[in-house]
Amino acid sequence: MSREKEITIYDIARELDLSAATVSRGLKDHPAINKHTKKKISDLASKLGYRSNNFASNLRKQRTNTIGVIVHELKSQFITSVLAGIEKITTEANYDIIIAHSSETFTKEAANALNLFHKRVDGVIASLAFDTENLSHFEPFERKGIPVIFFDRVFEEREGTKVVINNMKAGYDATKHLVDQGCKRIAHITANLKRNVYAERLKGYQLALSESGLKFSDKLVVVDDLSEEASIRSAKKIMAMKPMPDGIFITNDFCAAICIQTLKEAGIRIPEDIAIVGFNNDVISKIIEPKLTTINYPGIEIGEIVARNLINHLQGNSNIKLTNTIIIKSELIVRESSLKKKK
Amino acid sequence: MSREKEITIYDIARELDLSAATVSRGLKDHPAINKHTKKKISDLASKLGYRSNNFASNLRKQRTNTIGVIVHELKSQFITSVLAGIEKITTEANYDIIIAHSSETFTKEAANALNLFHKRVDGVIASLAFDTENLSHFEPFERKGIPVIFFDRVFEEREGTKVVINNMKAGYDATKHLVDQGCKRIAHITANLKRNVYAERLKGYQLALSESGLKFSDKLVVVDDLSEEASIRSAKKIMAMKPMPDGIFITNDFCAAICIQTLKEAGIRIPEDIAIVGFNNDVISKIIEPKLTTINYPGIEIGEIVARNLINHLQGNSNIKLTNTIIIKSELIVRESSLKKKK
DNA sequence: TTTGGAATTGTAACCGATTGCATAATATAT
DNA sequence: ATATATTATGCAATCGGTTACAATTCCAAA
Repeated sequence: MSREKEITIYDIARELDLSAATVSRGLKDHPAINKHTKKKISDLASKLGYRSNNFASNLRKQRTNTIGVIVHELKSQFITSVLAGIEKITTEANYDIIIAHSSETFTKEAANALNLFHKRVDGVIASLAFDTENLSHFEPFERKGIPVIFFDRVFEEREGTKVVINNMKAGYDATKHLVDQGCKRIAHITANLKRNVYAERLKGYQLALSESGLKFSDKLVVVDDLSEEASIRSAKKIMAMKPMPDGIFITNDFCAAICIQTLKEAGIRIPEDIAIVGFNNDVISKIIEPKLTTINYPGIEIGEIVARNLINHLQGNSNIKLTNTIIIKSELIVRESSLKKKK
Repeated sequence: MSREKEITIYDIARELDLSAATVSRGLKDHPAINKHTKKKISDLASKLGYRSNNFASNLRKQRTNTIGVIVHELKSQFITSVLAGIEKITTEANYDIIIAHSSETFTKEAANALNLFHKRVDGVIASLAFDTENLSHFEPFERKGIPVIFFDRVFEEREGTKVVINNMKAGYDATKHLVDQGCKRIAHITANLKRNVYAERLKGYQLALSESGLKFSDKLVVVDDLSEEASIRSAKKIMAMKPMPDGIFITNDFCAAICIQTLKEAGIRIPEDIAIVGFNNDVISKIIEPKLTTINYPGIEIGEIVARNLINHLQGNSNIKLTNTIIIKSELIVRESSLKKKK
């Protein structure tokens, strides 16, 4: 309980018979300060255990060097990869990040946005929740000129910078691959179609079907959330279909893994009876048996690109307002879960 | 670029012909302020889009209402569960958290600690990196009377509050279970033995062996990190042992999953040839085939307990210094990967 | 009408770093 | 020796909210 007194630049100034201004500049390596003086200042600072007071500094400078990150979920390998990418870039540039997650609900997302707004972050990076239907909770940022970049879950039609993959193409590739493997009746397990990523993947799925002369049917599309329970439900729905599909494009690897498990427990063979393609290239896709064919969604790169763009904008090296959409490459990774035709 | 002017309590005060002090108190729901006045203040505040300036407030109050969290890795289901638990409690208590991860290196851990120190967090929650051998980087907190609580990876012998499970007992239970299944030659795959968790689990393993009349041998203990590559290496080492073990206690589920996969690819049957027990009860343990017997390590509860203790201390409701170690219950979950004797 | 006390509101000094604008000190050129 | 740069430092206001203490208002009891 006997706390040390907090050292300020005034303490250092007094002891060295300098002004606080000089100490402040000295600590910041300001060019106007004599090298010798600087040395004395920083020596004494570390001797006394000085630590700069960010609050005073931020208050005066009116910026925080902090970026807010809003994600829909933490328990996702994709998201933690993105965060790792963001963190790498931001720490290099000496920015801090505040991570907030919405647990896939709009209400929490809005609360998080408000919180970050009150924290006065210099910029925001966000991926939307399942049920977010408008961006009104980001308006305060807009009004103050605080940049917001979206990734993954975005509103494609809206103004603003976004970093995404071509989800339609990815959906197309996944489905086309199943067609190429000889599947004639391809189901699709996905999530809330209000979210661009799922809507776009569905479009790609439809396109691949129609291009291949297979007809699309609502009945083959299963929409649920992507939890463990939902995945089991979805797998059961697939099994209940008559006739049963011979291929499934599932919009998430974890969900695909649970489905595979559920189907196998029911005696269905993967890929012989049903071929499966997942999405994300999570670690799990290499552990499930058979190994999962999937779409590689490069989280780290996305995180790095998002963060780099935001920071360049904040530092005035570029203007985000001029960039609308950045599209990252994604590609199909073929593994055993979809290989009906052995090579 | 046309930023709105920032509203302050002075703007509100001027417009209502009050003093800034009254506005400040009004916004804080201070009992001395007239109800009617409060209403006027908060109405105008929201009309003008006022947001309180935390920096000014923190600067004056000399506290931040922020807790720093240092973890060794984000890509771990256990850690994200702990974070979820921490977040639940801290948000309820109106504290913010800053999450920093060390990627298992001491250097980054020390840098993170310093950073949090400069951020003036009110308290710290930490789990140590693989190679951390002393706690000198936490001394600045101690000198300032800032509480630090450790969980999972701790120094057991040292003073200070820690929240852990009984790793020795868990190691004992895991190993004893293998013995009970008839294993006679039980290997152990683990990580850096400088870390308490691994050292304790090893002790439990040794105890179970000696109690059962099996002799312990260095040769049966494989130490590596817990990455995918390391896990494959470890599995290969197991296969190279002559004679091959008939049971393995692996200190991490992800590692166990990779090992199972590697062993199976080499034609080894689990559990018939080798029975396996993992650790953590990650999602992966239910997806790998065969499903993994493991030790349940309840992340959310740990996070909640750690956070609750810290906050109680910060709010003066209890004194952390009086508590040394809190032990959380953990238990064996039996699944197929270890069942040599079908019941 | 006076008065003690409760209920409200105000005054002003903080908290600590930053920075535009002097000023002082030193070096260089004429 | 004097004028002109150049270099180094100081002054003082500023950022916006908080809070100890003082001041005022209001009301009921005497």
